Amino acid sequence: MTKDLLKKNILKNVPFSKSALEEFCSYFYEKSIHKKAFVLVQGEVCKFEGFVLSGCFRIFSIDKKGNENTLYFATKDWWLMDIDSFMNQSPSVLNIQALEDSQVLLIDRKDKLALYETQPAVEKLFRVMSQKALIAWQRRLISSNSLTAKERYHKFLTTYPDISSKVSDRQIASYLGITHEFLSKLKKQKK
Amino acid sequence: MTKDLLKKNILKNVPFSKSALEEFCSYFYEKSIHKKAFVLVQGEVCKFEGFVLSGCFRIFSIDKKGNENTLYFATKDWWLMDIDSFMNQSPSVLNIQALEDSQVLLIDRKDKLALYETQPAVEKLFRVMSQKALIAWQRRLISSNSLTAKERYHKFLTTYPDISSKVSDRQIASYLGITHEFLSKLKKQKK
DNA sequence: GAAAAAAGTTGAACTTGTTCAACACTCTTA
DNA sequence: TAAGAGTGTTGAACAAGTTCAACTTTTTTC
Repeated sequence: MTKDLLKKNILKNVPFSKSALEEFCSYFYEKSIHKKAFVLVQGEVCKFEGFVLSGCFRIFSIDKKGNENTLYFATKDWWLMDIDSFMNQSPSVLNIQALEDSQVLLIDRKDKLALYETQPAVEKLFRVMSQKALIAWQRRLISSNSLTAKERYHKFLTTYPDISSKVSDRQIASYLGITHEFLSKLKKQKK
Repeated sequence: MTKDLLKKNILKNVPFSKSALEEFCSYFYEKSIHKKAFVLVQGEVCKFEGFVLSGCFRIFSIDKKGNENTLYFATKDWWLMDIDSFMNQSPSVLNIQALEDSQVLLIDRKDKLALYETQPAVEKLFRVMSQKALIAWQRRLISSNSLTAKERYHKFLTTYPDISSKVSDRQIASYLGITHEFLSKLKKQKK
C-alpha cells in the first residue's frame, strides 16, 4: 500500500486508532512531480499540505536582490508546505521545486481544516509536529548565529548525510547563507 | 482580575467556552521575578510554560566560545519557555532572565499535559500558537540569511519598537548575531 | 555620594565572506 | 555529436563584520 510510509510517520508522532488513521489518510492523493517542476511558486496561495514519498524537494525564496535563499530540503518522509501562506492564505514567498522525479501525497487545505474539527487526533498530530518543527527552527537559528560558515557546513553534512549527497553545492550554499564560490573555497581548505 | 490579559491572548488565537477558559486559566499561578533573576538556567530541565504580565525577559544561550546568543525577547503578552527542554525533558540550552522587575503567570508541565487530554480547546490553542510561532521563525531565518546586519537592525527597530526601547544595545546586537562594537558603528553610519 | 560595574564609542589591524570574471567539467538535449 | 546550460574552481580586489584595547558615559550598589 502506497500510504504505509505516511501512516508510519504519523504514528511516530501520536497514537491513532486504526479507523481514525484510515480515515485521515483517505484524504491524501498521490501526485508525481517531474524533476525541476514546481509544486508551489512564489506569489501563489498555498492550498495543500504534502508528504514526500520519494525524490527530493527544495523550498526556497528569492529576495529583492535576486538571491536565492534555501529554507530547507525535503526528501522521503518529510512534510512539505508554505505554512505562512497556508495559514494566512496570503501570497507565498516560497517556491517548492522538485530536484528529481518525485512522488508526494497531498491533502487539500479545506479537508485538513475540516479534519481538525472532526478528529481530535489530527489536531494533536499537528500540534506535536508543529512543536517539533519549532524546536528544529530554534536550533537552526542558534547555529546560524553562533557558528561560522565552515562549522555550519560540516554540521549540515553530518545532520543530513542523505540530503547532502542529493543536492548540488550551489543549493547547499544557499541553505547555509553563503555564496557557492565561498563554499568551494571552504571545501578546499578542509584538505 | 489578574488573568484578563491571559484570557484575551488566548481568545485571540482560538475560541474557548467561558467555562473551559476559566478552568484552563485556573491552573496558572502568578510569580514575581526580580530584575536580573533567572526563570530558567542553561542545564536545568524546563518544567513550566509562562505568560508575561509585565516587565521584560531575554531568552538566550551561551555557546562554547562564551558568546551570548539572544533567541528572543518577551514582554507583556508574550509566552515564555524552552520548548525543546519542555518537550524532551532534556537539559535546557537556554537561559531565561528578567531584564527588569516582572510578573508572569506560570503553568506546570504536568498540568498542561493533562489538559491536552481533557480539553480539546487546549490542544487546538497550542496547535495554532505553535504554527504561528513557526511562521515567525521561518521569516526570521529568511531575514537572517538575506539581509545585512544594518537591514536586520532597522527591521528589528520597526518590528519591535516597544522592545527596542527597553533592552540594551549589547542585547540587541546579540539578537542580531553581531558584536556590540559593530552595532555601535552601524548606528553612527545612520546619521 | 563615592566607588564599582556595566554600557556605549572609537580606531587600527585583522578575518570572514563577497563579487566578478575567467576557465574547466559534466550533463542534457536537439 | 555539437551546442548549450548548469555546476564547480580559482584568483584578485573588495566589503562586511570581528577583535582587542583604550576611553567616556551612565547606571548600580553600598
